[in-house]
Amino acid sequence: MASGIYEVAEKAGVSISTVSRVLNGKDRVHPETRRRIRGVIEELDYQQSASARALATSKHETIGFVIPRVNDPFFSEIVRGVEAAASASGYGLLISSQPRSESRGYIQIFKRRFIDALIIAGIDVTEREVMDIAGRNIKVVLIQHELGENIPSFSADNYSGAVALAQHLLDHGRKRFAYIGGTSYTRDSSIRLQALRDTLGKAGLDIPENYIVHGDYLRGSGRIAMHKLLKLHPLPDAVLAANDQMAVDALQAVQEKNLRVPEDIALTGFDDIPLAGYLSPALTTVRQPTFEMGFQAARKVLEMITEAQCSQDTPDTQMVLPTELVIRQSCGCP
Amino acid sequence: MASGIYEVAEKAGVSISTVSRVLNGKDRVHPETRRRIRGVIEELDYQQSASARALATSKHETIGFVIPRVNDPFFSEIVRGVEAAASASGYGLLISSQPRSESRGYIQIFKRRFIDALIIAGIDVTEREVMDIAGRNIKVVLIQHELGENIPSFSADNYSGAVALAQHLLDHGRKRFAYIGGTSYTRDSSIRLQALRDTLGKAGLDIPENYIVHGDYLRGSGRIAMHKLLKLHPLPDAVLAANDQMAVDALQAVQEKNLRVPEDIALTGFDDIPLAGYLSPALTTVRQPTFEMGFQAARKVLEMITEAQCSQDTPDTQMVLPTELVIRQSCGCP
DNA sequence: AAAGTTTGTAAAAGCGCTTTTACAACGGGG
DNA sequence: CCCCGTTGTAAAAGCGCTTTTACAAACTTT
Repeated sequence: MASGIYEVAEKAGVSISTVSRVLNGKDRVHPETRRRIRGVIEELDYQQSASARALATSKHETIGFVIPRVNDPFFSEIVRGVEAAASASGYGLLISSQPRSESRGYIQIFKRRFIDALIIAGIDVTEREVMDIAGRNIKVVLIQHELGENIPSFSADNYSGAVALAQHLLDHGRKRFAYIGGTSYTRDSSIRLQALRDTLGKAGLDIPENYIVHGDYLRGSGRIAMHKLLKLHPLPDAVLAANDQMAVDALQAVQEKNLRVPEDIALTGFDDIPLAGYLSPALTTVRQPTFEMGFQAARKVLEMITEAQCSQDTPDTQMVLPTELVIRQSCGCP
Repeated sequence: MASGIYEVAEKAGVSISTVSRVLNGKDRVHPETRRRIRGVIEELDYQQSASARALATSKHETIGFVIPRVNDPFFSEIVRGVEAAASASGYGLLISSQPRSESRGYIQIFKRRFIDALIIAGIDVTEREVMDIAGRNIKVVLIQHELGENIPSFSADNYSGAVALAQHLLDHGRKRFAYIGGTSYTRDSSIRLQALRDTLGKAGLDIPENYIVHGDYLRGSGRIAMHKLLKLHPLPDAVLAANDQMAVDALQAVQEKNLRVPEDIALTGFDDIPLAGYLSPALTTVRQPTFEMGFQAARKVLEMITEAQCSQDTPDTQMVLPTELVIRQSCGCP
C-alpha cells in the first residue's frame, strides 16, 4: 500500500536520485522526466517519509510549544497565533501542556523530539535551561517571560497596562486598593503589583500588605481570595485581580455577599478573555495581545530557522507588545 | 555539543549495539557495563535522535490531532483530554487547528508526518478519507463524528441531551419553540434538531421552518440569528441554540431588545462551556463530556498502537458518552 | 573432560531518504 | 572534427539509530 521512493523510481524508469530531485524541486532534470515522475507520484499516492527526510536533512519542519494549560482562554489564544503562523509556513506544531511545576521534564523530552524550534509560553525557565536546548540547535523563543538579551522573547506590556488600570481607578476616586495576585512567584503578577504600587505611590496612596492576597490564576481561586478581602475593615473600594478568571470568581464572591460592583467595590481583571465582556457588570480589564504574541513568536522562530541556514545572525529580539485598557462597567464607568 | 551514540560507545569502551541495548532496556548486557554506559550517557547528556529512532523502528511516539479551533472552549477542553492521555504515555501531540473547510488539506499533510495515530475531532470526514490514512498504518479515531463500524469513534449523546432539554422546556409550559442551528450541514446540529422535533412531536407540538435559523457556532453568529427570531410573530417562548457560544450571543440580543430571559423567552445552549455558568441569567445547557472524549479517544489510539504490535485485533469501539442536562436559570428555573 | 548451554558483546545490514560525485550524451565554437 | 562546457541521470555514501546474526567466553551438565 504505502509505496516508497524506490517504487516510484522503478515505475517511472529512473533512479531514486532523480525522483528525489523532483520532490525537492531541484533542477537538472528533464521537464519531460519531471512530468512523468509527477504522474507516477500522483498515481501511487506516494508520500515521503517524514522521518527519513528529517534524518537525512536534519530539518523537521516542526516546532515545539510548551504552555501551562491549553484550555485556558488566555493561552489557547496564544496557541491559535502560533498555530496560524506555523501552518502558514507548512510547519507542524508539537504541543505540550503541563502545569508549570512539571513543565521542566517536558522541556527535557522536547530536546529529543522532532523539532527545529521551541516556543515556551508562560513558564519561568532559566537562562541555563534555554541555553541547554539551544545548544542542541533548537531555536528557542519565549512568550510572556524575559531572559538575557540573546534570547528572543515576546511579552505584553504588563507594567503599562497595570498603570493604566490603576490610574483609571484613581480617576474614579477610589482610595482603598486591594490586589488579588497570581501564584506569588510568577513574574507577571509581581510586575503588575509593582505597577499598581508605583501608581498609587504617585497619588500619595499605599496598598497595605493585608490587602494583597494570592490565588493561582485558576478557576475558583478568585473566590477564595475575594472572601479574604471581604473580611477586611475597611473594605477595599477597588480590587484588581491579576487575571480575568480570578476577577470573574471575585465578582461572584462579592455579589454573593450582596455587595455591588462597581458601586461598593470596583473590580478589574487582566487579559481580556472573551468571558470578560459577557459578565454583568462587564469586566474592565487590560487586553493582552495574545494572538499577536503567539503569531509573532512563531514568525520569529521560523525566521531564525531559515536564517540559520544562511548562517546570518538574526538580530535578537525582545519585543514588548502594547496592552490596551478595556473600559467596561466593573470599574464604575456607565 | 550534541553527541551521538558513537561517542557514548567510544567513551564507554563498548560497541554502539551495546549502548543501544541499554537505551532500549534490553537484557543481554552485563549489569556493570550497563551502569557504566548509563554514566557516560548522563555525563555527555546524550539524547537519542528521535528521527533516527523513528526511521529504524517506524514508531514515532506521537499522535496527530485535527480540530476546527484550538481556542474554542469546547474544543480546547477536548485537547486537554487528549494531551493528558498522550503525555501520560510519553507520547507527543502534533496539533492542527484548521477551519473545517481547510482541514482536508491538513489531514493530507498529516499522512506524511511523524505520527502513529490521528485523532480527528469535530470534522465531518468521509470513510474514504479515513481509510486512506489508515492504509498508511496510521490508526484513526474520531471524536464527535461517527462512521462505519470499523472506525472507532467517541461522541457525546447529542440526541438524549437535546431530548432532555426540550422536555425540560416543555415541562416549563413553553409552547413556541425556535432553534438556532450550527452551520446547517453539520451532523451535530441536525441530530439536536431532530431530537427537538421528535420531543415536540410527542407533545403534539411542532416547530415551523421559519423558527429554525442557522448560525455558524462562532462568536457573533448567535446575535444575528436571534435578531431574525425576534422579528417573528408570535415571538418564540423557548429558544434552543446549538451551542453555548451562540446562546450567549442570543442572550445579549434578547436583552438589547429589552426582553427578559427567561420570563419572556427561555434560552438554552449546548456544551456547558465555562462561560455558561457566569452569565446572568446563568445558562441552562447540556454538558458534554469534552475532556472525557479527548482522554478516551487518546487512550483508544494508544491501545490500538500497542495492540497492533502484538497483531491482535482490537474490538472496534463506537462509544457514545452520556450528556447531562445542566439546569440553571435561563430556562425559567429559580 | 567433552559437549552443550547460556551470556555478553561486536559486526553488519538495513530504515527511506538526500546529496555528492561521477559520468555519459549532447551541442557549439575553434 | 575535436575539445570543452552543459545537461540529465545513476551510483554510492551517508544521516543516527535498531536489530539480527555471529561468535567468543563462561558456565553447566553428564
